[in-house]
Amino acid sequence: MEIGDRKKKILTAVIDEYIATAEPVGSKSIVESGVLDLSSATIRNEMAELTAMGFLEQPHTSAGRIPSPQGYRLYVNELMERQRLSIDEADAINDSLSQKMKQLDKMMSDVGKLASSMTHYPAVALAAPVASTIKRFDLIYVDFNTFIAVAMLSNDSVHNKLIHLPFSVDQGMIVRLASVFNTNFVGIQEEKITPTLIGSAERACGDTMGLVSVIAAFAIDTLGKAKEGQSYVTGETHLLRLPEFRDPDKAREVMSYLSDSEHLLGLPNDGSDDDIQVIIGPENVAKELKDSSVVIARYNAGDNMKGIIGIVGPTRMDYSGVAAKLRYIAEGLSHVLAMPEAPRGFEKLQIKEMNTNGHKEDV
Amino acid sequence: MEIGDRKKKILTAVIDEYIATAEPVGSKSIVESGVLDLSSATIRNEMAELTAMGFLEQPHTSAGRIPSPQGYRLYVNELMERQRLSIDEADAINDSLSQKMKQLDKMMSDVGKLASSMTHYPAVALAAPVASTIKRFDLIYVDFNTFIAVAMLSNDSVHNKLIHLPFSVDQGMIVRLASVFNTNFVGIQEEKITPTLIGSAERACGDTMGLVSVIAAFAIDTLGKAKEGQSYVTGETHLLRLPEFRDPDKAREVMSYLSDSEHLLGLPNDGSDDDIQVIIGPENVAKELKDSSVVIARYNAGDNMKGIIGIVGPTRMDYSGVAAKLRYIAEGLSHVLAMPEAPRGFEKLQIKEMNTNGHKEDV
DNA sequence: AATTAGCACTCAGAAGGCGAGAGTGCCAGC
DNA sequence: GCTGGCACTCTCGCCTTCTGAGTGCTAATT
Repeated sequence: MEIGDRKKKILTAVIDEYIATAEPVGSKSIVESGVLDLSSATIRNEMAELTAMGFLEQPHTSAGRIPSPQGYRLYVNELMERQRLSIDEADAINDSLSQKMKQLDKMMSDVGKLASSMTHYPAVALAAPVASTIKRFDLIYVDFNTFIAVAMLSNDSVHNKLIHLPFSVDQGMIVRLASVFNTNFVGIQEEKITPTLIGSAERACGDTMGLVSVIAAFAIDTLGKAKEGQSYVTGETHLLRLPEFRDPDKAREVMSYLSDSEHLLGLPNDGSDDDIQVIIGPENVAKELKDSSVVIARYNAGDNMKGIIGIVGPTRMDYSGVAAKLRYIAEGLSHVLAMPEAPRGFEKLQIKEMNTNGHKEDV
Repeated sequence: MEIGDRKKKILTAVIDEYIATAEPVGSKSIVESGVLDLSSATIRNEMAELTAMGFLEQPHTSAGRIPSPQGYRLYVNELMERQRLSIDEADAINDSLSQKMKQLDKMMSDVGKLASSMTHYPAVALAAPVASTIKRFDLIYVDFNTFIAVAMLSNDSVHNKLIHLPFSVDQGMIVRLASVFNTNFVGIQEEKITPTLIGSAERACGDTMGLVSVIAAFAIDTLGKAKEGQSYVTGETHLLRLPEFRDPDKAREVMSYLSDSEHLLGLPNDGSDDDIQVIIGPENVAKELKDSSVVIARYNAGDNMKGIIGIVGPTRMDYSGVAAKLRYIAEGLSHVLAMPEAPRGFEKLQIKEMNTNGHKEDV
């Protein structure tokens, strides 16, 4: 079924209007918007056809039209303009991004906050799970019965744990342990750390007191943590401002769904990598989001990490504005995080920061 | 103004009923509840007096009574029974607590989840800010231009950072740096790390490339992070289930307030240490919580850390049940976290965990 | 053939009126 | 001092009515 040029214009006008007002749009307001120089009767005829074709819906006979999911889909795919950000908006994002991006988790929630406050919709920040291995092990002797275990993972993140023992160990043992771990536990997957492996490591360094077990537990824990994706949700309260979520039960349904990270981590790991992805209403797999839309942007968070930032809102969403903002944020992030020359990125920032504090530094 | 025994019974009955139903309580339902063998007329007279005294309120002339904040206050202070948890509830809490309490931040959000799911109200988990100093420094040489900085704080938490340089350093320099930091930067407060100190440290180890600055920045960052309190909010959506938050604007007001951690960290740092604290409606400093109540429990999260766990709900809250649950959780936590013999606690758990996984271990 | 003006029709939502019911306050009697 | 009784008040739910926005269709116009 072909859809003519004029119909497209009308559809666009209806959607723009509906996004702005949340009220069904009548033929008259289209005329008044002035995009087409036609009488309301003609518009009515066209709208009737658009309804028949499934792009518009009618809440009841004597009301205006609202866009159907299919209508939104067409809008998102073809009709909507690629919005540019205002200078203020771009500045706001740049400011936030250039600020200290301390640690990954902190950063993720900050990015979520940024996205949510820019769009006025709830934002979801996800870190895609990554299967890592341990790259190197270090044990720092602190005390006769205390040491620090440090593990650096294949994605160059570093984790540590203070280990406190109910008995004493000598420094030699610590060194031996470290070397055994560096030979036996480096480069293997979490599942490969088996009791058998632990047993042989124990024999290798003469450990009879379970030290190997303790450190292995740390390793498993660390790897497990790296593997499980993380998610942050911010700005849920924006939902309550929207007329479509005036009903607390509806709001609660969506908000509960969002606050359970289990759900979120499952969903959106496929999809084209570089551009914005829009999921409209019933296109969502989760029934809780059947009346909501999701806009997703992806970015590379350096070293094997993929980040996802998503916005959740009603199907009547300012797709074009949200997409523009997300795109800008995601691009900015990829840029900041994965600088080509110094892939670990973070330190570069740090040094810069010190620079502005007035200490000398040549980078 | 003295308040008689009978009045107290009536007040208690009104509050209990109101907590259960959220509807104004009439004299008849008090009679039917059977706590007093009096006619409704007598109850009516008493209720009129309670109203005059300010313990009850009347939404309108021909409605029943609802408790005033003052009424709740009396109820919480004197009247309500110390509820015991059911075995199931206690078990549920015990189970959750005995599970892996990985890291502090993870733990905090877990505790919040626990409290929220037990009480069906939103929960706030706070870690009181602690001023720390650095206890020891270690630098691990990784690569010609990469090393890991490890700092152990006075509260025995360990932090690390991978530092990647745009130039190369030799291992001797790393060792020198570590020793300088261990002499000059240990035991001092964040504010004391001044450009002057950094300058002298640079001279002490012959650093002309800003290495000291980079590491000092890490130190400042770490100390800063330890100093800033953390907060997690969970289960906000429970609010939407309550009749007093059917109005999305009310719900949004409270939820927005909660989701801004700035607010939370300010409030509840005083107060008696060991028992439950209840803040009723207008007793709240924050105007956003004027119609809500907060129940707070404190616990010791080991090593200088104080934890706070709070529940936010309508003034019509199941104070007794919530208090009982929070008390149990807080006591359990203090217990688990601050074991007298091995104050660092976590490892003990870890070892146990390994044990149950079938590895030998004598603790 | 496409567009438009005109008109009858539909239907949600606001406004108003009514009755039921829950609860009160007070009084007179026990 | 307590209680039964009674008149009074006020909210809430229900029904009806009314209004107006918007439609679909037809006949006239370009």
